[in-house]
This record gives sequence, structure tokens and C-alpha cells, in this order.
Amino acid sequence: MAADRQSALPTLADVAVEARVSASTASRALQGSPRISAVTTSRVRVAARRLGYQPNRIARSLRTRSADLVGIVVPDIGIGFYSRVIKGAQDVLEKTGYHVLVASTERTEAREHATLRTLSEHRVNGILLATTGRFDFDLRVPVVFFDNLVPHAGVANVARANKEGMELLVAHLVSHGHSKIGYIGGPATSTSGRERLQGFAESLGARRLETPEEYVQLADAAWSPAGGGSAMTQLLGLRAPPTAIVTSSDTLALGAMRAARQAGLRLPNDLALVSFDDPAFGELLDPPITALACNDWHMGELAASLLLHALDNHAVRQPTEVRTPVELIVRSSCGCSEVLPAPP
Amino acid sequence: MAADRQSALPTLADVAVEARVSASTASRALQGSPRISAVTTSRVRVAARRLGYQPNRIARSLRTRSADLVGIVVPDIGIGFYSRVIKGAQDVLEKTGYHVLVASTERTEAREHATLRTLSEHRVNGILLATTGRFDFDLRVPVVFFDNLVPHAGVANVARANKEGMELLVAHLVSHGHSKIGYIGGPATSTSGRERLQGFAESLGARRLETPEEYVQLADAAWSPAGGGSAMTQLLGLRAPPTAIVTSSDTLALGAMRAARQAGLRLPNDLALVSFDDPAFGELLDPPITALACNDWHMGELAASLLLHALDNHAVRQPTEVRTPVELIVRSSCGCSEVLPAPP
DNA sequence: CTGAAAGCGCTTACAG
DNA sequence: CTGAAAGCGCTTACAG
Repeated sequence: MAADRQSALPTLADVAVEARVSASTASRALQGSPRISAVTTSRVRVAARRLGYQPNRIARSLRTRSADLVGIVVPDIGIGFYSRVIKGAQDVLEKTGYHVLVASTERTEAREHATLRTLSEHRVNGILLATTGRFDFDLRVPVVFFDNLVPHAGVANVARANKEGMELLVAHLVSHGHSKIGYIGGPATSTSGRERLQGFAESLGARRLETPEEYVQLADAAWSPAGGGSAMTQLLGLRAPPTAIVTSSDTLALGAMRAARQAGLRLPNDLALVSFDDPAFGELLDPPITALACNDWHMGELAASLLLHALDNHAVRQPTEVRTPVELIVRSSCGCSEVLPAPP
Repeated sequence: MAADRQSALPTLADVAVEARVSASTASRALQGSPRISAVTTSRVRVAARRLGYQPNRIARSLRTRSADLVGIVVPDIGIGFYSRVIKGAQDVLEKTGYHVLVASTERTEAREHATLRTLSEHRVNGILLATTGRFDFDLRVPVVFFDNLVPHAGVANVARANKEGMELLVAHLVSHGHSKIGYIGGPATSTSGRERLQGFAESLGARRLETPEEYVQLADAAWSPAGGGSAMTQLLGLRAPPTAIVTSSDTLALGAMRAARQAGLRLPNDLALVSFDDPAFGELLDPPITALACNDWHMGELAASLLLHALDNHAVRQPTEVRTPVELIVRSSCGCSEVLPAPP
């Protein structure tokens, strides 16, 4: 029975008896304390191995008042961006001896709330959080916000260089001669949604290009392909539709491309398209997509490092805001011709 | 300071004092025990709220000897299949009051080993495990294996209907008139690698179709696109190359398609291709890919349910092996023409 | 209906 | 170099 199995697990006391020492000594020996003689240490270790002893971290955490745990909370673990950030973060966290608790909130505030509470009750040392919507939770734990920022909160904030990215995208389209550029973005309720939209507007403004209001279409809060598709359909239905589209995420781009295709358009001939976020296998799409690579893994490493720093330096300081760089990957959905090796 | 913040958290004792009751009563009141009067209960709750009390789960777990925690361990959280299984599992687990700890082992046995040990030390109630390579760890925790099976081990084993899936794929290619069918698969070191290869061979055998040895190419253990690409290149370099390819995963298919394109081939005209696993946006690829949808979310729900069942029924029983169904999604990489709505 | 006491399995001052 | 004792923050028989 599970319960029996559980209670049958050997404890430190069992190890101590087996090694004929006190629990204190057993504990120290297992920690490799220099205060314990080599003979005793090895005797304890042998005993532990013989019994198949596995320390109870729960007891240890209670006593030391540290769980050595960091929580990572994201809106949707299935989105490539988030899973890559998680990997990067997990990598540095585990190297430092922390264990990681990953949670996906499915973009609902209620689940996010519940998750944060649970993590807090588990006494995690810190949290990496890409919050969904406005964050108004009273967390007693150091948190670094990423992707969706909460200015002046937490120990740090990390996001992509959204405006710079938009500038890259718009500039490239303009270099192809486009002046009627449409925008398909996430709603302005998140940092990315807001900043990318602003960046788009500013980049057009700086070039004195017209932006009819209908050229800007915002999709659903999940930035879903379906939302990107409807937005594209809207744009295409305009009396004077744009000749080029900027999309503020790969998910949106994919839906938009599908909608354009279903409307009988061929990219990039009939319509150019470029996107924030480089989707996996962007070069295998029809056409290969010109997009912004964001080095998500690095963002995870960075967020984790900032948290670690705060955990070490117990001092409360001004929260830092960090931006991670983006890079334009030119393929052919923008109108550039794809370079293919000649057939054999 | 973090340490101060931590120690400043109110405890149950603080709540008890505030509510002028004993700790026992406070504890019971917070649990909603019927043994406590309504007045007292609400007095305690008010006190708890006033103090911003958050129960310490570590202490609770130590006392009750249950962490209410389930671990989910996968080779790579970035793979769509795994993240979908996780979501399905998490969904049913959280509804039942368990919290979920997700870990990605990056396909290394050492990390898997370390992760399992950590989970065990955290006294998780159970584990859902998609193991990397041979599993030889002495786990004292109920585990249900999924994707990569360990027959007669754990409380249950769940996998996709691999052979049936291969039969669907091969049959479809044959219905297009193909008889020279190549195979690009993962190595036979995992359940999926092994069973899909067998299924492929059996499906061909049942039709008395030749399978020259060189028609079967196995990629790397990560089933990477790069591996799929090299395999395709091998196949294409043959004196009499196959006219159709079956790929045993979406990742492999993507790499294979890229390689075929770089070799100057056009799918499906020059070469047909079908794949196990339906990649996200398979319909946006060039060409849209014919593939097997596997209902991964459901597999997660199933695995979680089986674990829950074992956790309830403390009895040790014969481990069950369950297969989840697959479904062929016909698009056009197989040679079927894609049906498009007429342009407006 | 409420409380005092024991104990979950560790770690760590404090003594020696 | 080793040990006895206290305590982390809860829950739960046991009493009343």
C-alpha cells in the first residue's frame, strides 16, 4: 500500500542506529561536515546506502526554513517562447542547487492566482512570472517578471526589445517599397501587445506613413492563430487593403498566413508579411517567413540570474528593467527571394 | 531582506493568539471542522485574514506525511507532444487537489536520474514518467509510464497505438499506388522507435512489398529535424530511391521535408511523405502534411487518472497497459490534392 | 465545543 | 570529534 510504503522509508534516525552514532552525527556526516572523523563519516554513508536512505526534504526545508525551490509561472507551457524561456531558466537554477516548479496558468487570472498562492504556501524562494493580465497579488516572495512587465515591482523585469523589433520589421517592409502596411497584434493589455503596437505606430510615424485606423487589427488575448486569421480577413476585406502586414507574434502570423491563403492570395507576391517571433520551422512554411528571432533561452537564463542575484543580496534595491535583443531573420515572405542551392 | 521576510510570515500560532484560541482550534477552524462552533470559526478566519496568514505547506506535509504533489517528468518540455500531455495531466490532477511539479530532463539519463531522486526526496505522491532510455531506477513512488514503456513496471503504462498508426500511414501510401516506401524513424531504443519500425515492417510485409535494408534510416535519439534531414539525404542518394516516405515523428518529417526541398524535389509530385504525429500548423507547411493526430491531451488525462486510481486503491495490482487511438489527417503531402475554397 | 501534548524528520546551537 | 536537546509549523489522537 502506498501509505505503508511511505512510512516504511528509512529516516535519519534509522541510519544513525545502523551506524551506531547519534542523529546529529549522522546528519553531519551526510552533509560532509569536516567536524566528523573520516571513519565515522564513511560508516554513516555505508549505513545510509545499505538502508537505501533518501533524506526527507520536507523535514529539511521546515527546519532550515528554505525549500531551495523556485517557481516558474507562464500563461501557456505549449507556446514555444515560454518553453524555451523555462529551459534557459531551469538550466541556471539547477546548476545553483535550486529545484524548479513549473506551472501553466492557461491564461486565466484565477489559475494564476491559485498557482501563486500555492507556490507561496510551498515557501518557494522565488518566482519567475510571466503574468496574465494585471498583476495585483500580494506576493511575499521575490519575483522577477518577464515578458509581461509590472514596472517598479518585483526584483527585476525582463522583456524583449519590442519597439526595436518593430522598427526592424517595419524598416524591412519599407525597404521593399511598401507604404500601406497593416498590423495584426495582440491586445494592448500586455507589455508585448502594448509596446509592439506603439513601436509599429512610431516606426510608421517616423517615416510619415499613413496609418488608417482600420489597418490596425487586434486579436484575442491568447494571440491565437484563429484570432490572427480573423484579423487578416478583416484587413483583406478593406476597400484599400494594405500591401504588407506586420504580425506581432508567430502564432498570429500562422493564422494570418492561413487566412490569406484561403482568400486565394499568394505570399509574398500578392501580400508581404513579416512577424515578431520566429516560429519553429519558419523556413519550411509556404512561403518561408521573415521574422524576428528573440533568443528566448537567453531570456530565461537572464531572468533566473537576476532572481539568484536578489536571493543572494538580501538587500532591497531598485528593481532593474532589462531588455533582450532581437534579430531579423530574412527569408521570403517579405518579398526577398529565397536562396536555394541549385538542384543536383 | 529575504530571510527576514520569510521569518516574518505569520504562523498558525500567531493566528491562534490573535483569535484568542488554541492552535488546535485555529487549525480545525481553518480546515472547516464541524467540531468548531460557527462563531469561533469565523473569529479564527477573520484573524487569519487580518494577519495575511498563509499556511505553511511544508509543515503540513511533514505532519500529514503527504505532500499532495505529483511529478511529471519528460525528455523535452519544448516538444509539442509532451507539453500537451502535461496539460492534460495537470488538468485532472489539479482538479483532484494535487499540485504538479514539471521537469524536463533534456534527454539525458543523468538528469532524469537526478530529477527522480529529487522528486522522491520531496515525497511526491506519484510520478508520471516518459523515461529516456532504459529505466533502472529504484523508485519508491507509484509511477505511471507513458510514451516510453517499461513493461510490468509501475502502476500503469500508456502509449499511443504505434503499430496501428503505422498501418494507417502505410495503407494510405499504398492506396496512392506506392510500393517503394522508405522509412525515417527514431532509434529502436524507445517504445515508439521500436514499435513504429516494427509496425512499418509488418504493414509492408502483410502486403508482400519489398523493403530493401537501405530504405530504413534511423535518426538520432532526439528524433531531431537535423537527423530527419540526414536520413532523407541518405534515402535520396540511393540508386533506386523510394517514391514515398513514412516518417515516425513530426520533428523528423520537418527535417526530411527541408532536406527534400534543398535537394530540389517537390512534394508530393517528386516524392510523397506522411508522418506520425501531427505538427502544429501542419496545414501551413509546403505542402500541407498528411499526418497522424494522436490526441495527446487525452493521453495526459488518462495517465493522470490511472495514477490517481492507484493512489486511491492502495492495493498493488497488475500494471495495466493502455493504448490511445490515433487518427489519420489527410492533407496533401501524400499526393491527395488539397481542397481549397475558390478565390473570391 | 475546546485545549494540552506529542510528533512528523530533520538541523544546529550548545555542551562536553 | 560526538551527543542531547530544542525547535521548524503544522495536525491529530486524547482528554475534558
